[in-house]
Amino acid sequence: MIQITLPDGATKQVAEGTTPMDVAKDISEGLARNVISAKFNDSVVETSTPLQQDGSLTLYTWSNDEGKQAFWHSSSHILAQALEEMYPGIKLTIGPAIENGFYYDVDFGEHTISEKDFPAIEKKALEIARGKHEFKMRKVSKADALDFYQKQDNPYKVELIENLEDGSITFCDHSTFTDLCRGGHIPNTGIVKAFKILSVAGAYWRGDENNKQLTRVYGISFPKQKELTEYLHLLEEARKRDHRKLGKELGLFAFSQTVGQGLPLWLPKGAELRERLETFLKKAQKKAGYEMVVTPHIGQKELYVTSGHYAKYGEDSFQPIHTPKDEEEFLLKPMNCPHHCEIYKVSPLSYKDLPKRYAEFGTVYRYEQSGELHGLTRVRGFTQDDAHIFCTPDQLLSEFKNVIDLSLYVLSSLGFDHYTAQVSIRDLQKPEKYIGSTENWEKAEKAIIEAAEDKGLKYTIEEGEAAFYGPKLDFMVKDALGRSWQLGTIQVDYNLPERFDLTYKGSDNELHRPIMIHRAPFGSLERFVALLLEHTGGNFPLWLIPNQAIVLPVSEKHEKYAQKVLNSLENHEIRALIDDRNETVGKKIREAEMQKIPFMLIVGEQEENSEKISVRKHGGEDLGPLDIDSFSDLVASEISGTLKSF
RNA sequence: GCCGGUAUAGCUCAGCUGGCUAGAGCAGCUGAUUUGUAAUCAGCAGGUCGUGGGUUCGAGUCCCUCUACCGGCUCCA
Repeated sequence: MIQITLPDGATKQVAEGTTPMDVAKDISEGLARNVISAKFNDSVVETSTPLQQDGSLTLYTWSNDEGKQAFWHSSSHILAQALEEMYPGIKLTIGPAIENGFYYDVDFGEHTISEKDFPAIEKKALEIARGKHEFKMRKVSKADALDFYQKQDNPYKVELIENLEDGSITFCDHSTFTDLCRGGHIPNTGIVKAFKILSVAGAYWRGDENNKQLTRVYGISFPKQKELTEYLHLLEEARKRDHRKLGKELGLFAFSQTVGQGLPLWLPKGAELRERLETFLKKAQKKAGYEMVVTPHIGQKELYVTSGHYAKYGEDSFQPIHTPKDEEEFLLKPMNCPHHCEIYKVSPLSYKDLPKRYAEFGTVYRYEQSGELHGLTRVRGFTQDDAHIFCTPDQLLSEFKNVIDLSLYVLSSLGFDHYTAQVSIRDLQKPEKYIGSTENWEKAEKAIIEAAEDKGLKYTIEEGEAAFYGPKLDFMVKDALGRSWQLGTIQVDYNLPERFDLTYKGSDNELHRPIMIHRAPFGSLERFVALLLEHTGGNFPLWLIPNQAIVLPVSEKHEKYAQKVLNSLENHEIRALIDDRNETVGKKIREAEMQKIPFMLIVGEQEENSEKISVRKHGGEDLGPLDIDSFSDLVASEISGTLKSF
């Protein structure tokens, strides 16, 4: 007999060789029907794995993330079988589950595959699924495993097996299909009821761009058709909120092939929006003790040699600008920090002067790889809401915490309520990727974690995600559709102060090295606006939106009154415009709806006589006739609901 | 940068296997209409079919080059 401990602490005495499924059946029939995966002593096991020793067991269903992973992993086996049957001779490589679904990387050899082939693959996969084939794990010797894949002439699997220890190698069989696999499957293929191929794309073998490029087939599957339908709806909703589409529809920004790739043009409404975001942050920063500075868009190459950026990115950047003078070279600035370091050096400072907080909306240029450009989220010219804080070691923790407060203020003012922090530290295995002393790295990492703890942030630690000069804390923000975005970065840097030989006079009359904090709550205005568009679907917070209201005269006869209303709104500092085109009210409303203007103010004979406006909210809610003062109060209270002062 | 896909009017899209002067809706302009909560009606105008080359009697349609965009990979100071 062995003893099994369940998550609630309950224990069970069962015979050796009992499977997780047996345990589930023992608990309840309903649970047994839903159990699709299990974990035994911290390792994922099959529901059919015989348990041989005492241990703790967790059972997973579709509603657990772990259950979904097993479900999708198993689905990738089904996909592989379908592909192998349809395209004989293809070479399978790896096929894991991912956050939403799964993929399989395949060397298709002579075959090509495109969207047109998806329905046939889905049909085949479902056919296999309906066979209710059990997933069965078996141990194989390294020699047998190699032999199996050498016979198939599959160098990828051979390479994978060569890196595995003999005795630890397992295959998984279902139906007529066999794959190298460490396990973690659902009981049988029949549980997969809906199957969708989402896309195909290129992917390098083992993620290395020097390797052969394989074809990655993305798919997703569900235990119910209804869930697939819902998921496809979500994708559809995401498409509707695509910031590139909304940016065009709302007239915020554009790109021009002639100006250049990745160089956004801000249209009047977009520029106004940006300006409002800047004003908002400047106001908060002023209260937080920041000082605005302005620096040029270029700097001598030497500046970036000093900072270390030239060595790291010089080759892959916009190349130096030459002047009539020989050997004079300038770079478009790819970041603002070196300029701010030079500002720090303008006059000698003492510990009494610190911290210094220099802020700038600094436009920078980075030559991103062409294939990496994407709408406003990844561009070649963008404006950072940058600031650099220079402080003493004593001040580091409190300064870092102040920055966290400011970042959280920004998030809450813009309607981002779901976020976690991500602390990015160096990869200890790859010291060559980083500059600066180990001691300073340790201090910086410790300070960030301490600040996150003190602030009670929920955080994760990501190894190897740090910048090359220091660790950082980013906010991982969830948007309205549940997608995660990295936003608002705070970085601790001991290196630039060293490279620029920044000093301050301490109370001991000795020179000391300040610590630098880089921070940008928005990240960049481009990226932030993109995220805000996708989060709000274009329905920006009322304080931010370009036009808060539109006055719609019912006919030409009411234009004069409409104009009067507009003037009055202006006096109340409400941003409004008037639609006095010769169109029906229905049409004007339709277009105002599509432009996502929050309030439509209809004025006709009744309103003119009663000195009121009829208010329709975006979306259709009719607030009825109001006088301008009460409308103004309504706007003001809605704004103060989201926009608090810092 | 790499793999795959796409490019037709300001916008969204039709244009089958190559065949006469390239279509629609919206937007625009002109006129009628004076409108009450998501599209009033009529007329007009608008395109070197992304670029450059090639195949062909004939190319929006087939092939190649380049550019941009899209989906990924790699990258992200």
